[in-house]
Amino acid sequence: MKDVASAAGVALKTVSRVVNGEPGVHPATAERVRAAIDQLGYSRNESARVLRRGTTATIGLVIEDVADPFYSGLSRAVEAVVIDHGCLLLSGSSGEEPGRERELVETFCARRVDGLIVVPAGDDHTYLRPELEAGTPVVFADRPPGAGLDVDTVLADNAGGARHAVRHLLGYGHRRIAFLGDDAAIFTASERLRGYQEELGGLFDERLVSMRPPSEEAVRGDLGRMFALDDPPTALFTGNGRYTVTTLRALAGRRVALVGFDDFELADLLDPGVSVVAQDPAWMGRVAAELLFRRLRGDGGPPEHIELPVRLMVRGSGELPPSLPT
Amino acid sequence: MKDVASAAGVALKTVSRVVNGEPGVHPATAERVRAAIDQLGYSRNESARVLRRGTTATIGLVIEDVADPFYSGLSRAVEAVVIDHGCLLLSGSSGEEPGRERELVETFCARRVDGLIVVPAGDDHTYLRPELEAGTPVVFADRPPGAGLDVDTVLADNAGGARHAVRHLLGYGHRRIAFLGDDAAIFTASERLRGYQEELGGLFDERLVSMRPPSEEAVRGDLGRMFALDDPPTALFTGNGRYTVTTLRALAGRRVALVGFDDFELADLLDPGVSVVAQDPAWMGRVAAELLFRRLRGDGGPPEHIELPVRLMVRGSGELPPSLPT
DNA sequence: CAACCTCTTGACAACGTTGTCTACCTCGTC
DNA sequence: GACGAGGTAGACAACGTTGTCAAGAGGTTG
Repeated sequence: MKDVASAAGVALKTVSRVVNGEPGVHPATAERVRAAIDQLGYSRNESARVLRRGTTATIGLVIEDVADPFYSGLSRAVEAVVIDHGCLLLSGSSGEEPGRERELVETFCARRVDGLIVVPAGDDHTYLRPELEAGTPVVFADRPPGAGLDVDTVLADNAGGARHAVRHLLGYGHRRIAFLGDDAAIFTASERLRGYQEELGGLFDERLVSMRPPSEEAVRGDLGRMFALDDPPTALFTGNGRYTVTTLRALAGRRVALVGFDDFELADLLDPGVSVVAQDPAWMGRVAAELLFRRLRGDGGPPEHIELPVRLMVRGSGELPPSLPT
Repeated sequence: MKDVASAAGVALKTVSRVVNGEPGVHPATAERVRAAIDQLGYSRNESARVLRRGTTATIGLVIEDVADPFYSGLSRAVEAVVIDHGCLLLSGSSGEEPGRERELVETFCARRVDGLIVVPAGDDHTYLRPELEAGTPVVFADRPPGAGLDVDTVLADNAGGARHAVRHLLGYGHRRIAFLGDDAAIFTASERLRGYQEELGGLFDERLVSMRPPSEEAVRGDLGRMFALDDPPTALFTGNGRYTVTTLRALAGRRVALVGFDDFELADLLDPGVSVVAQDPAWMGRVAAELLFRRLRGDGGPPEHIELPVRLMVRGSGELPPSLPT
């Protein structure tokens, strides 16, 4: 900028004015400055600007894994809103590790992001308190913060969706419905289990519940044990997208009624089509990002807790009758 | 930091030394400083640090769309390498628009990223020349830069993969093999077309080629036209993952031999399993990121042009015999 | 012609760090 | 006791912007 100024024969401040489109610069002078800028290939140093102005026009996003379609969909939607507001997005994947989540959040804060959207991996977020008190808005998405922290949250209707799925299967005559899902320490998994259990009521049987990380062998083993029972399950409810796919693979073509939580590409092309309770990750991302920008514009209302509805997609697998598997 | 210094009763510089773990601070003093830091909840302002040091520890990544599994896989791998090097990742999706690609790159440069990984959308990258001359390393991934620019590039063996796919289908007796792919303006699409055409040789028939954005109606229409020919195709080669899925949907269960470019989840669970030429997006991301960091460490060798091999995954759809579709 | 106003421009400080240089203290050595 | 070495600490400038304030030129008004 200094070089531009001397090249154009003006003061630093005048260049600054031209770069920022501030009024009060003579058109001819502005033109001279622009010519110098072009000639020198100058581009403003944003770090200095940030230092001076105190706002970074950067949003931090912590998700679990960009490579998971649910989070990449959410990510894309957040990115779109962020760009619309003239900001940039710093993002990172926690890989479901609370330690990494915290590291990412702290690194983002050290870089003075204007706001944060977090899909938490851990359940202790007291470390966020200083940031919150410093006025950095934070929105939790997909999962709520740990105890003791009341901040903006955007969730899906996990329990309701699970209830809906179970009700659907019950409606087709199933009485033995198994649940296969992630570790109960994960909020969404335990919420879906809760919905499942509530809707089943007296039909609930803990031998039909498997909750663990979704490895194919583990799922195959648990399914084997369940099908070996005297009264085996006639239907399955899988607790998330990865689980649904893993389960389908473990079933190896065996036709069992199944409803999954989370939609996924090609669910309609399988035989039978896979019925699912679908969330809309892009919607969630958009809502979270817009809420964040509302806060950045100064909306100081009480923390909001938004719950997005989910939708049952009927495709065939959830409408199979309760015939006993071989 | 000033506050910390006065709270601990030391000079600014001493706090700086403690924060950065520099030697030459008495343990007792360091302890006092750390106590003050904890008490005040101080965290270093990275913008000021960047301004002073000139290096941002930030890498920019421009891809086409995070929500596309190919790019989200690549993204995840890049992120892992970047984090391993103690840096952060700024990322953005160009949405296949050259204008947005350029905007993103320029915004990243204004923020003084230490390096860039770009999946280009356009074919004119002369706007990058100032950055390159300023010493910012740039690695192109998946697609090469436009004419006149020779920089590090990591590509897949697009033409070779296409040849392999066509050879495979020819081996099963097919003589009428159609190509459905993206617009030829996209490098990967035209390379795959080239491989297809080379391998087909005299069997090439331009009536069996459809290149356009992958909308289901368009694909359905083109397929309809091809199947209505006197000598319709008995096999299809689809030019990328999205295309494969769209084509499968448009086929609506009709059994036609098919090999796709790009692997995708559930390809093995469809009936028949979908044979594909698989790239490894994570590998590509890792290679590109590692090359970038090698440059950042000062490797000043000539630009590298890396071509990653691809692999044919045999799953059933590519091994169907050339029976005439109904 | 004085007083005032507007338009354009520039000088300067400040943002929060870190690199450089210097100063002080203590210890060991001659 | 003088001297140098090594360990510890601080003063100060600089990074590249932008906000504040002031100053000069030129025009208008009474």
